[in-house]
Parts: sequence; structure tokens; C-alpha cells
Amino acid sequence: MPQFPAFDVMTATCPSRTSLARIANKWTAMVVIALSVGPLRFGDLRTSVDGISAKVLTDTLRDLERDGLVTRHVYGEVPPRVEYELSGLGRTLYTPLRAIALWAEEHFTEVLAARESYDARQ
Amino acid sequence: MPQFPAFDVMTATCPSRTSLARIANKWTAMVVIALSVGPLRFGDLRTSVDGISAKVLTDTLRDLERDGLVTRHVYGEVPPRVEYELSGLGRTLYTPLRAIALWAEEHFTEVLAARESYDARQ
DNA sequence: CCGAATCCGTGACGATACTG
DNA sequence: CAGTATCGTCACGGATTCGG
Repeated sequence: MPQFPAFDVMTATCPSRTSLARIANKWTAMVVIALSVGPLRFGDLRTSVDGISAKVLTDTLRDLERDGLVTRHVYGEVPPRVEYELSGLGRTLYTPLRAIALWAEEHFTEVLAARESYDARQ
Repeated sequence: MPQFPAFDVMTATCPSRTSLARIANKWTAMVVIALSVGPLRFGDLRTSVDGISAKVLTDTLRDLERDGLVTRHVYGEVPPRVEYELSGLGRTLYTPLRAIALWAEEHFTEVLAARESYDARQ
């Protein structure tokens, strides 16, 4: 087990908590991963991130835009066209998020098995 | 930007979503990181993860135990002593989680700056 | 048709008090 | 010391409706 030096995330006063909180929600990771292929418009994101509702996708994108992770381009067309793209900062987030997603894909069978045996024990 | 092949996390039916959801909450990452140094008892965890309440810590530990990420050892002593330890599976989760925490610590200034300028714009 | 705004329920989160 | 019990709040997330 590694040693860790200045553990700022662990102290409640440190503002790094706020950027950790941004990631700690249901959809952020998937949206960022979906955008990692390049700019996508709203509708494509909606089908790419399976199961997300329109409202939640808008909220997630607003938050990501507010935190400088995503940029938003509106084209004055009919029908309307809005594209979302990862910023430079957003791209730095992609690698660790992808690692989390890979972990989830690799280990979910073990997680489900552990859960089952835990529930059976009660 | 990289290509991704079989993107199971992105499909709503895939059970890997459930293990992704485990990480998508406020405290899991910090608790796992705190436990990465070795076994800790409840009280030490409580002070290590600054700001967490007893109830929420218990809930988080229960969930982690249920999913096989943490083991719980009760020593029949007075006063009671309970130690929590990362399982093998839990240790595989540490690396990606630590990467996320590092990202948060490295980039929170940029995030806060972006947020400020976004809010000023409204 | 595409994207945004409105309403609303649930559940995570948190404070406090209490028990073995 | 290591939790439980109870209650309150609030924001996340979902169905629906609106706008252009």
C-alpha cells in the first residue's frame, strides 16, 4: 500500500472536495466518456448515454460547462443545433474517468457475487 | 481522442452500471482512499475522512462490505473494537480512485476559476 | 422535430440523541 | 467505542410539458 503525502481531499475545508463532488454523481463520468470521441450534439449524447433523461442531461452539461470541462456551441439553424465538446481541462479528466469505467466493467461480476452472498447471509 | 470498442458502461442494461453507481456518491472514494494505508477502526476512519457523520460512515461501510470491497473484523473486547480493511477487490479499486482524487487536487483551481467566470457572465 | 423549462417524488445526506 | 434510531432537508433524477 502506497504512502500519501498531503491529503487535501480528505480535509473538509479543502476546495478540491468541490471538484471531487462534481464527479461523484450518476452521469458525469458517462457524459465525459461519451464526449471523448469528439463534439456531439444534444440528441446524439442522449442516445449515446443510454437511459439518461433530457433534463438530467441538460443539468449535467450545464454543470460541466460551468466548471470549464465542456464547451457549448449553438448554431443558429432550424431545426436548432447545439454541440458539446470537451475542453482541454475536460480531456485531462477523461483518463482517470475511463479507468473507473474500465474497473466497473472488469469487476462488476465480483461485485454482484459479493452482494448476493451478503444478502443471502442476512 | 481514443477509440473505444465495447462500451458496456454506456448501455443501460449492462450491470457494470451498478458498480459504477457505487463510486458515484459523495464518500466512497474518500473512505477507500483512507483505508488504503491499512486496516482502520471506525473512530479513526471518522477522523480521517473529515466531515463525515457517524451514520453516513456506517452506511458507506455497509455498502462497501456488501459489494465485497471492504471486510469487517469485530474483536470481542471492552471497549468494543471494530476494524475495517480493504479486500483484494477493494485494493484494485484504489488505483483509479486515487487518480480521480489527484485530478481533483491538481485541477480544482481551474474548476473554481471557470465557475467564477461562468457565474459572473450570468 | 430538437432542446429547454416546469413540476414533483424519492433517497442520499446530515444533526441529534440514545444504547450495549 | 462503535454504532442505532429518528427525524428533517434538499438536490438528484424522472415524467411531462413547453418553445422555436
